[in-house]
Order: sequence, then C-alpha cells, then structure tokens
Amino acid sequence: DIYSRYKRLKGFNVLHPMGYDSFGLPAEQYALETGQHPSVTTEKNIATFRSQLDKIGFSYDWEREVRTSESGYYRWTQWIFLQIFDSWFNRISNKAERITVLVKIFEAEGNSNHFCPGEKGQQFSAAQWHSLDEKGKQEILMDYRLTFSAYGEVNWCEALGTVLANDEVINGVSERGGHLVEKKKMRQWYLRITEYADRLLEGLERIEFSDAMKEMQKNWIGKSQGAEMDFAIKNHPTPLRVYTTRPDTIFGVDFMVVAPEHELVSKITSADQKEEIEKYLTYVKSRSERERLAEVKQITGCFTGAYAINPFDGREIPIWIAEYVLAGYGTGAIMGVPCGDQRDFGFAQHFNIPITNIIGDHFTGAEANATKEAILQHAGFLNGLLMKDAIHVAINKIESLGIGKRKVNFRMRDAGFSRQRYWGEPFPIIWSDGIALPLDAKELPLELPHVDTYGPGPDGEGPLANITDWVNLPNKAKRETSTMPGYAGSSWYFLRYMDPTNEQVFCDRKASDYWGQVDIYIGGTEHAVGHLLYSRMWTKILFDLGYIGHDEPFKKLLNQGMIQGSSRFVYRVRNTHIFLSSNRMGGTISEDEKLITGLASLSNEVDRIHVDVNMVDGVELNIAEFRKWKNGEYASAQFILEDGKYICGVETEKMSKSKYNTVNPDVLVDKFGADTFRMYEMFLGPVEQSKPWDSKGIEGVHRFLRKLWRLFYDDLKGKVWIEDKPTDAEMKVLHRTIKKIEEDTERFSFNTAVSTFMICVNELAELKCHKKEVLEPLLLLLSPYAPHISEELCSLLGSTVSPSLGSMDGAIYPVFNPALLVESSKEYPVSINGKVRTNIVIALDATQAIVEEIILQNEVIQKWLEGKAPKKIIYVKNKMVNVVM
RNA sequence: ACUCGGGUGGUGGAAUUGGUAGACACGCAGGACUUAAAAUCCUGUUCGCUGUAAGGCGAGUGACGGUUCAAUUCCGUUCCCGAGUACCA
Repeated sequence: DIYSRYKRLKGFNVLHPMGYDSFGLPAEQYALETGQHPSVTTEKNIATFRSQLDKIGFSYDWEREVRTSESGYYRWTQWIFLQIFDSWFNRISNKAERITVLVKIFEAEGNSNHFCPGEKGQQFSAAQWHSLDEKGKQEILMDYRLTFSAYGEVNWCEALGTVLANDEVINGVSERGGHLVEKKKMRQWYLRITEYADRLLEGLERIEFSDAMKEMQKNWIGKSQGAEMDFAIKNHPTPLRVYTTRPDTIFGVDFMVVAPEHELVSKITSADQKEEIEKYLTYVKSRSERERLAEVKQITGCFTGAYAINPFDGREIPIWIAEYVLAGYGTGAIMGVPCGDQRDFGFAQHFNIPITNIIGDHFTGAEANATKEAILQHAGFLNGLLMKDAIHVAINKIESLGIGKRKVNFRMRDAGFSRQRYWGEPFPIIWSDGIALPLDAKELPLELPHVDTYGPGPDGEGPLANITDWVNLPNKAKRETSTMPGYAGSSWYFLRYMDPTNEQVFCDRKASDYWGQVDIYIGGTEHAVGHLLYSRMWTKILFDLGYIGHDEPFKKLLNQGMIQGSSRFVYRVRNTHIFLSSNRMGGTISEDEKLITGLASLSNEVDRIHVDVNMVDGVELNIAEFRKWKNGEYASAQFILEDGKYICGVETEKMSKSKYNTVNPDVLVDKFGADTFRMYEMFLGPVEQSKPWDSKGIEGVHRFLRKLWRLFYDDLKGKVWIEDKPTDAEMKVLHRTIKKIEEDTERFSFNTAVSTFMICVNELAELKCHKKEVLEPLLLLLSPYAPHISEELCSLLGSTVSPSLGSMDGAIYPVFNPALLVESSKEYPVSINGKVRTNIVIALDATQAIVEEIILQNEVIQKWLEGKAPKKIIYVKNKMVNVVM
C-alpha cells in the first residue's frame, strides 16, 4: 500500500487490488469445527477481514475485488481448466496446442514424432489409431492432455473414511482423533507441469526474482542429465530399469535399491525372504514421504533375495528395497555405488555389503567420495579414463548395446489437481463409460451444490458424492465428485483483477495488454514451489493458446518476510486421549496417575498438536476451554499435569490459521490509530525478513507522530505553523529527507525510511521550524506511510493538493533539489595502513586524483610516510582517506 | 535429511559498492517540570580495564579458521533459528 500510494503521487496509474482466495481446506476445516456451512463462515470472515483492512487505511481499488469461491469467478477457473484439458504440449514447437491438432497428427502419422508423455509411453501408427474405438482413443489422448486423470497415492485414513492432507497427518496418524493413516491409490486429476519444466527454467532468466527464489525453483524442477539402463535379473524375464546421473560408476555397483512400491518387488522376492519383505512393506506403508527421506541416520532396508546381472562384467548384484528410494522419481530404482555416494556407502556399511573401489586413492574406506575427477580403476572398458569423460563413453556403450539410453530427468512431478473435498471448484467433467467428457463452456459455471453435511462420500470420495441427484445423470453418466485444489483459483487471479466484471471472457485481451505483467508482486518464499510455479505455468498455457500477450505473470517479485507467531503445543500420548504437560514427558508417573489414566509410564511416543494461543495464558493451558474446543473433540481428554498446571510447548513459526497462532491488529489500531500501526509494522525491520510479532516498541512511532503534530499545533497555543521563508539549514533538512525517503521507498527499505522521518522531525523540532514551505512537502512524503495524519494536516494547512487521492494527471511528489545540499569542504580522517594519523580538508566534490595530489603534497602525511611512495590511496567518499603502504 | 534464508548491545534493528560497527527506536538509569500522575523535555546507555576529569587502552557483528592495508560484508568448516519439501495456499 505504501509503494502504490508513493507511485500514485509520482503520477503513475496504479492497479492496487485486493481479493479473497476463499476456497480450500482451512475454510472447510473451520466449518467442520464450528458446524457452519463454509459459504457462511467465508462470508463472515471476509466481512471481518474487510473491516480490518479498512481500519489500517489501505487504498485498495475495491471495485476490482474478486473472491475465488464465487461462481462469477470460478466459472472462469473452470473455463481455463477446460482449455488446459483441451491442450497438449507439442515438444517440437515447444508450446501448448489444441487436442484437435493432435488428433489430426495421429490420423496422418500416428505418434512416431510425438512421444507419449503418459506413464505407458505407448507407440502407434496412423492405421493403429484408426483401428481404436472411441474409448481407446480417449485413453491415449488422456496421456497427452495438460490436465489429466490417472491413479495416484493419497493419505488414507480408514477410521475417518477420508483422504487427509499432509497437514492433517502427524507422525503417521491423523491429527483429528489420532487414527492410523496409510497410502492408498485413487483416481486423481493432475496438471502435466513436467511438460513445462524447460520453459519454467528458461523463463527465470527473464524475470526479477531473487537469486534464492530462482534457485529454489530450479532445484525443485531438478533437471538432470543421465542415463536409463536395464539390468537383467537372474532367473526372471523382466529386466530392472534404473536411472543414474553417473553411468561412469557402473563397475562400482555393489547393490541395487528398489522403491518398496516398485511393481517388480512382489515378483522377484525369493521364497525365504518373503516374510521379511512383507514385514518391511507394512512398516514403510505407515511412513510419510518426508519421514522416509529425512531420517537417514537410521538406515532401513530389506534384501529381496534376487540378483541383477551387471551387463559388463557379469557380476551378480543383490537387489534390496529401502524406504529412501521413492517410486515417483526416475524409475523408482537406483544402482548403489558405495565408494562414490555417501548414502549408498552408509547403506553398504550398515548391511555389510562388500564395497568395490574403482577410484583408487580417492576412496579412503572411511567415507564415500563423489568426485568426477578421479581416474577409473578396476573398471573394464572405462579403465584409465577421467570420470567426467567416462560418463559419455559409458552412455555411448550402453546405447550401442541397446540396453539403455541417454535421458534427461526432472525431479519435479506432475501436480496433483484434485481433492476429495467439498469446498473447492467442481470439475466441469462428466464420466460416461470410463470417458471423461468436458462440459461445454456455455454450461459454466457448474455451481458447487449446497450440502448440509460435508462428511466424506463412499469409498473415500469427496462429500459431493453423497448428493446423488447431482452426481447421477442420464445414461449412467456421473459427475466428477472431487474438487479442485486451493491453488486453482490463485493461479490466474492477477488476470481477473485487470477485468474483474467481464461476463464474456476471463479477461479481455485489451485489458491484459494494457496492464501487462504484474510490475511488482509481493509474496513470501513459502510460495516458491507451489503458487509461483502453478501461476507461471497457467500464464504460459494462456499465452500459448493466444489469450494473453505475455508468458510470465510477474515482472518483479519481492519476498516479504513472514510475521511470525508464537505457537503453543499440547502433547498427546499416541493412540490415546491423554495429554502430557511439556516437562512431564519422559519423566516418572505417580501411582494415582497410573490408576486414572491406565498408563504404565511416561516414556510413550507423543504427537505434538497445535492449540489455539487464545486458550493459553502465557504457557499455561486453559483446560476447560480446551475441552470445549473444536466442537468438543477433546472433551474426554485426560491430563498429566505439573504443579497442577498444564504447560504447553512453545515455538516461533509462521503465523497461520492452521497453527492457531494468529493475533489481531484491531486492538492496536484502536489504541494508537492506523498511521502508527502502519509505520510501526514497517519499523519492525526489513520487509524481506521474517520476524515474530511484538508490539512493545510501538510507543516510539506514536511519539514521533505526536511530535510531528506539534510542529503544526501546540496544546496550549493552538496553531503554530507560519508562512515565513525557510532558512538554508531548514531547506537542507527537508531536501536531505526527500532524497533519502525516495531512495528508501524505491528500494523497499521502509524501515529505514521511518527512521529518516524521525530524524527529520527531531531536527526540525530542534530548529524550531514551523514553516509551511518546509512542512507541506514533508507531509506529502509521509502520506504513503501515514495517510490519515498527512491528509488532515494538509487540509489544515490549506494545501492545494490532497495526498491520499494522489494524482493521475501529474506527479505531486516533492522534487529533490541537490543544490540545497552542497557543502564546500569537509575534514576527513586520514589513516595509514588502517591507523588514523591525521585529519585533512578536502572539497566535497573532489575526485580520486585530486585527493591523491593533496595527500602527496601534505607535509604532515609525508612525515608519516618517511618519503616512501604509497602503494595505493583510497578515498571513500564522505567518509575517510586511507593510504596503503 | 535435502533446498533456500537468517544470526550484530538488555530488545527490534542501521551500516545502500569490502572502508570510523551499533543510526533510529524500545527498554533501563539519572535529572527537569508537577502537590502528584500523565504528557513533554534533557543526560547517559556495546562490554572489560583504567583515569578526579577530558580521556586512554583492549575486546567485540553465533563459533573456529582463511583472504585483505582494511571483513557484519568475501571464502572454508561448524552450531543455532526460520521457510519449503508435492493434499495449507
């Protein structure tokens, strides 16, 4: 708001909108907790939010407000979904094209020039295409569509009969109720974002995101060059396909690791390993992906009893399964090279697998060495080659033998696009005989039907599945019952702001061409690998299809830090309703407590659960309120206390509804006013930096604003401002401030800008300057930061300009005059090799050459130098001179 | 665990390009005004040693090491905190 007010004062036409991304899990959860329909609570919360925003004095253009959960908006989210559904990615032209174009290609030449990106990767000729029935054709087209339906894993909670978000799962059990959660395959919708991986990488070079943000996106996309190759399996017909970026280490392979979910596991497991493998699979099933990757210190795995054959030296290589290998990445199988990879090394050591060394002295036996600079030894046809050269030699050999090929791999996976939830956009899709049929654009919006209960549907389907007369259509056709994820509506909202009420198109091309990219987008790094990738992808698709004229949505991104909250936790003993006070964990249990709770000891595993900070006084939990919380979900809770109190755990983290650690600005705004609140929030620290919310310094900013007021009005004397001509000293204060505030605001350094205002007002107070000619420009400078007081004082001064209205016709921002700052000369400290020796007078506009001459002619300095010629003379403008001997 | 940030007085932070570390503010201490309070104003406030005083000496930007005449800033190692890790968005 400060920046847009500033730009308006500078004469720009600023689009500064606000809206509500009101679909999604938090709104649905809140509805479940309070027993109200999400549309009601959303409406209420938006009203609260709006009144809070108004209180803080935001200058949003409310004519352009959007709400993603309103049919007038989500109609176009559905429409864009249909456009994406009707598109495929042509890898030759490197852009999205219509499905009709693809069908024409298939009819003419099959898919020989357009490799199938779908899982099956099938190949067919034109004749084969023609021979397929409609269902067969649609199945193939589904493998090309940029939104597609396929089977994927979800967090399934049998006890709740529902799919859970990762956020709702803690340590493998549901947060609600503490029930077991497992992986389950279900039909899902996906966004084929992998097809855009290269474009998303390339586009980063044309936009102003921070290097950190670009790096996060690059790493997430994770492009790697390597090879895919097949290893024959002893006594088994199907080969094992692995992906590796280091084919040069092929002679150092000592074991294979396959993802536990890999389809070969059940087929190759030997009879005597069967029992152990099954035990391990049950263990893995209960673990989240993050846990599987995270706990590397604790190495787990299980031998399948099968062996792969190294095609180059015929060695038999044991095949293991282990949780650190994920089915979704690469081929779901890796080759273990313990001498070159630390994780493989740890695995080999842990399971006593003998290690082959192919890099000589580079491998010490104590840890792996991932170098590419070693000369290969004991490595067959690669012997004597430098590893980085051997990579290509190895791939060529693999390709010539027909057992594998060069392959570019991406870490990024296609994005899951459906949720088994109620509060989201319904898919404009009808299933008929296994074929997904899109609705016609004229039938949009497909309104989200009203329901009275939003519990899960049968077989883990979303709540919409319960509305049979909505789901079931003539001829056994059924509507899609899942809804779109929260990020659907947020992937294109910036376009809707440009043309918010248009009922003919999502955004008129004239509007999007006029406004173009978002010039400055302010958002947190938490969006790095979600929203900021999805919206970039959607923009690229809409560009490819010709609906907009730019293919990157945001020209410049500013990462504002998060205002953090102080969270409170309770600790629930796993699979119980017993809660341990934080200092009792792992301690001893009393006989009374044993009797009441039935627990034998306190060394049980606990699940950490967020509680609402408003139920906690400092760190002490209000037990009565906790029992009433979430519709009485914890009514039957039992507590193990300390000194009769329940003490909560504390942590500073992102302020978020789901963490129940939010605080409300209203109290402060009521007490100090919006201007103080705005300036204090800026004064807290740099915008890019996260900081815990703390209001204890707000008095200082409030004092500053009162001091400013007293330059105009005195409590006793009333009006004190005058129309006299300012002195040079007063004009100097003003123009130094204009310069600094302008620089600070342009570089988003709002905290130092606030300090500059404070210094300026202190100096004017000291000079007893009450002159209109100085004060009026100061109010204009201040108006983006403190609009209310600026506006009021300007009108009391009888100003001809109104800072809060800004100006579309021309700038009213004060113009900096450098002539008013000029000083003739100044005394500088001169240091020799860093030690300050003397002072010297130098003109402010002196150049480096003049400074050097002065130094060389100065007798005192020459004495210090003892006639020796200095190596270098450094003149640090406005600060000091350093002579290097 | 991995990816990306961050760590400076009692506290929030400043130092924009490697150049006098601690601007500005909070807090604290002392003082002025006041019957008193609020409000306002003034002085001091990195730490240690030293001096009657003006001052002087030394250390100091999470820790250890390196580059440099000069490092909060660059490099290496390490510790701690935060964000993200694919169904929060």
